[in-house]
Amino acid sequence: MKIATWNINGVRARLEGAVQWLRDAAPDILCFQEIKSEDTNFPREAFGDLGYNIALNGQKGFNGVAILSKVPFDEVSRTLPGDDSDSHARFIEAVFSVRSGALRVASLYFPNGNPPNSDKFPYKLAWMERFAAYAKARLAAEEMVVMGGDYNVIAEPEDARNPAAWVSDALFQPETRAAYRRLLNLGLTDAFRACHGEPGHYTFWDYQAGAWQKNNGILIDHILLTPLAADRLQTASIDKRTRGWDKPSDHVPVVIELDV
DNA sequence: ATGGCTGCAGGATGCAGA
Repeated sequence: MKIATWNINGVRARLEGAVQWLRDAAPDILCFQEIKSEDTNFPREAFGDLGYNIALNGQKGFNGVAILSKVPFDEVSRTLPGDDSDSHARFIEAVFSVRSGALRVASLYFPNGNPPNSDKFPYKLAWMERFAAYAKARLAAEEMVVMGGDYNVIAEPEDARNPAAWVSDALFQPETRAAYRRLLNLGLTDAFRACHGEPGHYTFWDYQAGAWQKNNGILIDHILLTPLAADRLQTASIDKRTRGWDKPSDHVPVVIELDV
């Protein structure tokens, strides 16, 4: 089974490219982030025509996550526990029936947190801690879980072409990196890093200053796996092609194959 | 570079992104 995550940066503005990529890559399940659409504005037909079921947690103007799946949804939840006052649409998860049992897939849009001296930064760290609590519960339940998303963390210096340029950025603060390490240390596996240890792999290139042309990228989109999922990991890859297309998202898809 | 693009809401420009 092929599972992908992609921060699409506005699903309506990227519809043509998104459909083209889905036709070509044909994932069984896709996690979208930053759809920047309310549920009523989401272009359901274009994806339904490709055979996808759609589960949405949309929001007006910004944020918004979705799961597209060729497999029917057994359950869908849109709430990350821990803060009833959080109005941002950053979380959706679904449960699927697969040959080997129940598979849970979450689509995650972690807060950016910039600038670090604003209240956006503690919100980012708090969201990461809420997510760690969620992950801990799923691990304790020994579930097979795929956590795909834009984690908005530069975990290591080799995850940036030019790490010095990010030292003042929320994505590369010591507190941010520590929170991400705590998450991994709960017992999650970064699927891409499990398959590719070397530096120079990125998932985001800024629109500004020719970042793509200079390969001035960062690796911030990840698929994390619980042990039951990691045991079934076959391949992981980053599909850089989309960044060179017309009107691209600034993020590219990350894709894994699971033998489930 | 002093954020140098981009999407969105709304109907000009500000917010958000990373």
